[in-house]
Amino acid sequence: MKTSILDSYSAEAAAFKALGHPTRLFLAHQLGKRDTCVCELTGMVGDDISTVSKHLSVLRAAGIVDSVRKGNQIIYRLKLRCVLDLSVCARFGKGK
Amino acid sequence: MKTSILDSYSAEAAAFKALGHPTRLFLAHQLGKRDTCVCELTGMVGDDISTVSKHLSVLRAAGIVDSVRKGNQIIYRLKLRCVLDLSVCARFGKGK
DNA sequence: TTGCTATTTTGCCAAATTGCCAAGTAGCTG
DNA sequence: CAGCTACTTGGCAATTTGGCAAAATAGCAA
Repeated sequence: MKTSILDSYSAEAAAFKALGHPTRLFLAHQLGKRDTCVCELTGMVGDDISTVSKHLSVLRAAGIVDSVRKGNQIIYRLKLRCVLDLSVCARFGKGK
Repeated sequence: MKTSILDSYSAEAAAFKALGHPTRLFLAHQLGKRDTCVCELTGMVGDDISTVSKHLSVLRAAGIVDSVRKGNQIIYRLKLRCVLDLSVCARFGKGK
């Protein structure tokens, strides 16, 4: 692939890629409702906590969420709020 | 992962996943400007034509583009136009 | 300190993705 | 028909991803 394309689209593609997994998309939506600790998210998702933690770190690396420590738990927060709007297109846009 | 999450978010995640590659994101943007044949897209991307064709088929499977035959070439077209709007969020939203 | 809870990191392995090449398919032209 | 162009598909190796379990890290409380 040409370097110029890589340069122009990599960062943006990384954000889409991070949302391109059902669990991570769910996590983003859930965090859109309220800030939540990993333990609670783990309960909702049903995967091993290490797996959920890894998904969250992918979302954080993409700049979609961030986190703060509160006592002995880490509270995640949806940083890129417009992700919630994107879904409308991706979900209902098919066929249009 | 819980089946309910899989059911609710898989289709939408698949669309994001399809856009989660620099080349495919570029292709979607390019097709947003005008309908284009594979040969021309190949020239822009710089990958083997088979690679570009495969990327396009991923986009088509996700419902993002479609195609029509015109003589001996295949013209691709951006079907899910709102993809162009998504990018604004993904590109400029970082840090907000 | 020890123990407990919450989270991340590491190791491991199966599965998926990426990209090239070669082969196959489809339409045009002579 | 043969030969050409345009595109897709199959196969392969290299790389990445996804998920679990175990080990490591961090903070709280006794």
